[in-house]
Amino acid sequence: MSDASLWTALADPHRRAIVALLLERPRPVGEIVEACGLSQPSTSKHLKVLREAGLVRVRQDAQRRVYALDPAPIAELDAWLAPYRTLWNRSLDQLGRRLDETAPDDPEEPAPKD
Amino acid sequence: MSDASLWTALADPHRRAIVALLLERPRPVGEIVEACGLSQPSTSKHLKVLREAGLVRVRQDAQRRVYALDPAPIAELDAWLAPYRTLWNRSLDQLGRRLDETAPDDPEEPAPKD
DNA sequence: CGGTTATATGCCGGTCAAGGAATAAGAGAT
DNA sequence: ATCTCTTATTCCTTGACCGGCATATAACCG
Repeated sequence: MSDASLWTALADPHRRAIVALLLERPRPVGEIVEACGLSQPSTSKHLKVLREAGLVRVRQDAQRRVYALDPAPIAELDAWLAPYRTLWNRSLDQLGRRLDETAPDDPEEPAPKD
Repeated sequence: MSDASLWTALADPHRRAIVALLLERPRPVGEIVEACGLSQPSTSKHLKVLREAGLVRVRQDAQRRVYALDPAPIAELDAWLAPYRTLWNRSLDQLGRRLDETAPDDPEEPAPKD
C-alpha cells in the first residue's frame, strides 16, 4: 500500500524538498510553508500525501503540528534499490576503465540537490 | 536534467516493472510488450520516458531495438538516498536497543541529535 | 521495387494531480 | 463563549499523464 504511494509521493519536487527539510530536523507546518515557498493549503496537502505514504508522522504541540521523517519507507526504497545497486557496481567495474577518457565530470558529491 | 525526470519515470508501476524486467537481462521491445501486458505503443512510450530519464539505453539489432538498463541514474538515486539511510540506520539502532532492554547492559543512549 | 516485421509517433478521451482562494476545524488564551 | 493562531479541507480550474487506436518510420527480405 505504501508501495504504490511511496514513489508517487517522492515524485513531486516540492515533497522531496519537504523531506529534505525534515531530514535536518522536525518542523512545524509554518516553517515548512515558509521554506518551500508554497501556500499553506498546498503545503498541507503535500504533507497529507507524505503522511499517507508513511514518510512523515505528526506530533501535536499546542496549536502546532510538528512533522518528522519516518525512516521506515526509506528503508523500503533502499530494499528496492538493492538489486540495482549490485548491477551498477558490476557495470562500473566493467566500464570504468574503458571510459576514462570520456569522463568530463566525476559525480562525487553526495549532497542532495533537490 | 535527468534529475527531475528520474523520479517521475520511476513513479509509474509499469515503468518500474519494465526496469525490473531489464534487470534480469536486456530485452527487445516485443518481449517487454508481452511481459507487461500493455499495448505496443504504450510500452514504447514508457520506454521513451525511461530513455529520457537516462534509465535505459537502446542497442539496434536488425529491426529490433534491444533495451538495457543504464546503471548511472540508479547510482544517482542511491546518492540521494544516502543521507536518509544513515537516519534509518540510527532508528534501527534505537529499535535494537529497545529490544535489548530486557538485558540492561549499557543504557547509554545518545539523545536524538538535532 | 513492394512486402513484411519491429518500433515509434500523433491524436483523442478519460482520469488524476497540483495550485490558489475561501472556509472549516482544533487548540489556547482572555 | 469569543477571539486568535495554526493547520486541514473543500471547491474549482488548469494542466499533465495514461491508454488504445491508427499511422508513420525504419530495417530487413524477396
